[in-house]
Amino acid sequence: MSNAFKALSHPTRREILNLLRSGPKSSGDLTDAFQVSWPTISNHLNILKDAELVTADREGTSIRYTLNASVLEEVALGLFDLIGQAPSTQKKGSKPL
Amino acid sequence: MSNAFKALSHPTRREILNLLRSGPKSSGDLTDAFQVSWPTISNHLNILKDAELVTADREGTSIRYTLNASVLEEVALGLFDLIGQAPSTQKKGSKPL
DNA sequence: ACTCTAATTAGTTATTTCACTAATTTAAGT
DNA sequence: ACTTAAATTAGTGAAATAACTAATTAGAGT
Repeated sequence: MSNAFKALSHPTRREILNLLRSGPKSSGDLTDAFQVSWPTISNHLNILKDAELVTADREGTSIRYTLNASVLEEVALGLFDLIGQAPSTQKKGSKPL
Repeated sequence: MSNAFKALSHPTRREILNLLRSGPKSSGDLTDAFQVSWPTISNHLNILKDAELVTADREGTSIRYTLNASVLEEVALGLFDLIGQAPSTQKKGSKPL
């Protein structure tokens, strides 16, 4: 879980998560969206999987990667915790120590 | 702002932010809380400052670092956006591509 | 069993990051 | 002006990260 921050620190991995919002995708599908090689994407997916930000399951000949929203939510809530206030109570002001 | 994720990716820096919740502190104060050297903490503080997660102002002979809650909040909201749902009430953005 | 396609693993290299010690800066107090 | 205290900057080395190419694995269809 603490690994999640590290996993999120790379722009490509954040973009992968963003792309997965529209549904599960294979590493091949995802590779098309970037300029980097297939193995590089595979490596990023492994890091995301280790951080439990995505899940992977075989679907016939390919592997589908699915966004794990609950872990992402945990991380976000952890950040709100860090500033000591509830998420949607106020928006931009954010004063309390 | 995208730098914020990188800044958050190191445990020491997250702990620094956590310590700043109780109020502004100097780099000397913060160094006492860790096993690493003063310059190393100073370096972490610089990274946090670049990411605008903290602000720094001179207070006499020392410099006080203060948590910047609003940027932290932005990052957290960005994560919720990534999973396409608002924290408690429905927020905005976040459509399935 | 053989082959084609999809994807991962292995191994390597360049770059970035993290921590240290030493030296320098900045401001206060005398 | 000089000294002391607080903190940063500079420079260096070790370790981690991110990318590549090449080789390997796994399953589906014939």
